This record gives sequence, C-alpha cells and structure tokens, in this order.
Amino acid sequence: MKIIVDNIERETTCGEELRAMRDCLEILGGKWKLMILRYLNNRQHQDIHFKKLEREIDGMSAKMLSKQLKELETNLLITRTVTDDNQLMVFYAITEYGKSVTPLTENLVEWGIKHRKKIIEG
Amino acid sequence: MKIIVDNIERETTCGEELRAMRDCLEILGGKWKLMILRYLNNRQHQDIHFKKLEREIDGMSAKMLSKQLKELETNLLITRTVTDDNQLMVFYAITEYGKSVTPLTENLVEWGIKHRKKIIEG
DNA sequence: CGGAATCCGGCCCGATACTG
DNA sequence: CAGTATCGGGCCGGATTCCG
Repeated sequence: MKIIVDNIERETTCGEELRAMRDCLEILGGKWKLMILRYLNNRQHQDIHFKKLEREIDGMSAKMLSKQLKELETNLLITRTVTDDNQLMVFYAITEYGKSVTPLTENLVEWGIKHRKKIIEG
Repeated sequence: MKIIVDNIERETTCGEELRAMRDCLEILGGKWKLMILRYLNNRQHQDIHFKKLEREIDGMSAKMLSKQLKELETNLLITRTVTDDNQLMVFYAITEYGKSVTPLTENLVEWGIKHRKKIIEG
C-alpha cells in the first residue's frame, strides 16, 4: 500500500516509463526481497512458515522479515496462510504471479555478471 | 569503486546470480541514476554540464548529483570531461556502454506498467 | 562553474523485550 | 509460533557554506 502511494506522489515529476522502472526497483530492490522470493520459489512443494524463513535466511531479523513479507504480499507476489490447529502457524508461498517475476530478472542477472567482469578487468 | 567492494564483501552470503541482480539494482536503483541516464541519453548531441543537469533535473541537489555522476562514471556508463578556457566547465555524456543499459530496462518498464494496473484495479 | 565540507533531520534496520 | 513496540546507531540525503 505504501509503495503505491509513494509512486502516485511521483507522477507529477516523471513519465510513465520512469515510474514503472521505479516500481520494479522498489519491488525487487531492498536487502531481502529477492532472497525471500528465490527461497520460496525453490521450495514450492514445501510448507514454509515464518520461523523457518527467519532461521534459514542468513542474518535477517524477524522485524525485517515481517516487513518484507508484508510488502511482497501487498504486491501479490506471495500468499500468507494462517493455520491454528493447536499451534499458530503462518505459511508463506510464492504465487503464480510471483513466479512470473523470475524470468524478468534473467536479463539483469546476465548483464550484472558481464558488468562485474568488465569493471574488475578494466 | 565503493560499489564493487560492497558487493565483493557479499560474495560469501549469496550466489552469483543474486549478486549480479544486486549489482544491477545498485547501478540502476537509487533516486536519480535512471533519470540522469535518460536525460543524457536524450541529449547526446548537446553539451551538458553540471549546472545544466542541476537546473533541469527537478529537485536534485548538487551534492546528490555529484555523487550519482561519480557512481555512473565508475560504472563506465557516462564520461566526464573537464574544460577550462576562461571558465571552468565539466561536461557529462552517456557512453556507448551506457546506452546499452536502456534496452535492458524495457522488460522492467513493461512489467511495471502492467503491475501498477494489476495492483490498482485489484 | 564544479564541486567538497559541514551540519543536521529522518528513516532504515538491528537488538531486545513483550503480546496473543 | 508470529509477530509488534521500543530504543538506538548509522547512513541517506537536503540546506548551507566555502574553495579553486
């Protein structure tokens, strides 16, 4: 929700294309979103709950995890499912729409790898 | 330079693909880089100096402009040319390599536009 | 003109403690 | 277990000032 508001405020100062790019960068950017998305994408058949994510994604605090998950859910990239038989559990999973983001990043990955070589080798 | 060091430090915690994506996000991300790149890309035949950029890109301070330009130059996306006949002037221009970034972003623009519609319309 | 230096508010984000 | 509340350090980034 916040993301959308932020970007609508920007509409006066930049064109549609630039705004769209910034939407993408906000959704993919940040410290953890890509890592979470990759983690969930590689474990579609497993039940992943909050604590499991917190434990297995190196160095991320519960606070940040919660925040990132909320933003990913707002953008329809993951689902949040609460169960409470005996013990409260909340499961997260990547959506079909979320999976559609992955191929989008392949060009970027390719460019990023070449770029690193270019910069390092001069 | 800073960017490269930052990313090399990350190598232990993430794979090559994730690192490449983060390289991209750092290079394209931030508040102003895309706008500067677009501005220079659309004015390849003109002489663009520092003050002109500061004046014409809405709301950006000299400090940020300087910082962004330095990072773009480090990444070989723009050139910096100093002249001093009578009055000091520094001209900036997009490189061929810099131009190669533009098509890279087209998928993102397309996705960003569709995504905005999807989120707003539900 | 093209910056660098300084000051400073704000938010990002980690650590810790607490709630349901 | 799944978060939220609070505190606090650090860095991002704006405003202003100064220098060559």
